[in-house]
Amino acid sequence: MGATSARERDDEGRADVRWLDVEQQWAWRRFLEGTSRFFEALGDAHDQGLPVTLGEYHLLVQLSEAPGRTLRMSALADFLALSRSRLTHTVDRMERRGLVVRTPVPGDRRGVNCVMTDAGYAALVDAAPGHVTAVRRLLVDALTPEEFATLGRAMAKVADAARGPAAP
Amino acid sequence: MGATSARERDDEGRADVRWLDVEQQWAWRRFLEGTSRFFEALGDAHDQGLPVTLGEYHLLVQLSEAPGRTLRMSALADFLALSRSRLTHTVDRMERRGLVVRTPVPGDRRGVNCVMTDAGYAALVDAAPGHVTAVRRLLVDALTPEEFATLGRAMAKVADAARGPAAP
DNA sequence: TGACGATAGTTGATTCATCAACTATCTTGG
DNA sequence: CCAAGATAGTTGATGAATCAACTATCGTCA
Repeated sequence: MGATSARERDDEGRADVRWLDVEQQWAWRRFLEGTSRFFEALGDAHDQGLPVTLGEYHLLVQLSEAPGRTLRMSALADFLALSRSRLTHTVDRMERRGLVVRTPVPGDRRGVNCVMTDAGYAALVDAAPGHVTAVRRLLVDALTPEEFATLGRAMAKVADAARGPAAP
Repeated sequence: MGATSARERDDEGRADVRWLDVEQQWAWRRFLEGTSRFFEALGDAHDQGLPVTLGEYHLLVQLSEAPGRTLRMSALADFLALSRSRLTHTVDRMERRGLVVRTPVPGDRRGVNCVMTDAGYAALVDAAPGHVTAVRRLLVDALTPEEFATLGRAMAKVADAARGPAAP
């Protein structure tokens, strides 16, 4: 039977659901399995000798590209698609390890800037080669250039769909 | 500068890393952002009135398709790309709520079967329409049929790459 | 047969994520 | 000016994921 499969009817109400056909279901499951295994493998690659988790790494990347290696908490949360609370906790941990520091935002006394330290930058430089190598092996080089480009375009659309719930 | 970007050199060793070019990097970041936002949004849709999490839902789907609505723990872990430990904990929680039960495996006294109860099946039937609708809105209908099909094929390759670390 | 290594699954400690509640500042309409 | 509401960020409790260590059974090869 199965859920997401055509014909899940029994007798329940909801006759109006458009179930997935066999091919759609195949693609959907590959998507699920692929993302799951990919992130697991990428995380493993990071644990291999790197002292930053995958999430911390992405945070450092964002900071490294910002002017002054500095970004407001809210901007950071936005770029990383993280909840504010989660970012607070993550930055707590990284601050304890000296990878970032918090400073007040000049104009706005509610705001907090997150600034990458030299130690943070060093950690990023340290982790980058292994990271890129893993991303290549697991994703980029596993696909044809066309497939990878389509993947990028498709996921951009998906991000939009997830961001804006409804816009008539 | 950034990590995963071309030219991350400073002076470090590791001259041999093949960095991503601008387009590759764009695609890679869209992939990251898209998956992150997609799973967050899908999880939210599940919290809207459904008493099973996304992970539990997928577990029930697998069971619903197995003969006797029964699967060994190890097979289930495999299908769902879950660690054994995580599966144990998840099944613990679901068993407490009566969605599944554990039974011994006939031939092998090490083994444990996970069996879906009627309540588990009812929960699945209950959650399915909302689930499929969300998957459609956030993924399937957000893409062209070609894009979605390519996404499926691509992620199948990615899953393979992540499963087999190296096979000459 | 019986010792050894592999396989199956669990446990509990630690780490991490999530959620609701909270403080503080900022903005805007009256 | 100032009250109401929006924004920014934190906190702490709860629940879930991870990791290493552990028990038990199985398979096999000497």
